[in-house]
Amino acid sequence: MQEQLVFRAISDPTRRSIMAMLASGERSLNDITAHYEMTRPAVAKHLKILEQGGLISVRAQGRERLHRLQPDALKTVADWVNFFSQFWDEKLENLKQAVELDNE
Amino acid sequence: MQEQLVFRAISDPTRRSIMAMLASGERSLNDITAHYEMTRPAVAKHLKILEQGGLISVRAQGRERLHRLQPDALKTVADWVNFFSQFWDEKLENLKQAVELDNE
DNA sequence: TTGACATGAAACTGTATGGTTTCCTATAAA
DNA sequence: TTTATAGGAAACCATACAGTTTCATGTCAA
Repeated sequence: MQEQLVFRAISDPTRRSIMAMLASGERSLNDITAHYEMTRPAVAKHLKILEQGGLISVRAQGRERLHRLQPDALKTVADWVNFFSQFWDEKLENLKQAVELDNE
Repeated sequence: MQEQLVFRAISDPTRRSIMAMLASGERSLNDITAHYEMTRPAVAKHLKILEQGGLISVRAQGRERLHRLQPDALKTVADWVNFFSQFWDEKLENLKQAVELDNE
């Protein structure tokens, strides 16, 4: 999975909104589309880009295809932001590093 | 500052690379351009987008204009990622919240 | 005060992106 | 075994975006 695909995926507000929606559970394409004022193919394209970024996965259930959030893909972004966080909050940074060491 | 402008700014690999470069200190446009295989106006446009996202600031010094990283703007991204981090690491999440409370 | 240098700005180009409409396929249910 | 429903795919369109070339502006130094 290319790092760039994650950053590309989260760059669009509609896609970030879809991610927030999926945080509460799996949803079908029609289900998601109902929340937006755009056509189904448009939403399907957004979902494709989220999938390419590894941020969601899809499983077929009958004639539906349920989309599920895969938040682990955001670790790429978290790591990137974390590098810069040292410049704004060393205390938080140090604590996070301690936690990560503790997790190993 | 629109949240979207930050996400847009960090969506491009060249711009993320420029941010990494500025982490080590202020640099002029010519200085930055020397590290890339693109023209000066192209780099200037990237810098403009980073500035619009609040991620860098610019100060004139003689005929140079020095670009400086403003990492605080990344808090917007950090907060957004942090919302999802609860799904992958509750322990880290709880600790970070504790730190934030401690900072108040 | 002229020349060199650092940058800004405008005009232009090709491609990526977000959206549409239209049509096709597959599954569930009557 | 039709019919309605869920989704996929192709063709198309307008605009945004990343890049270029060219020219103008401002400042330092000789």
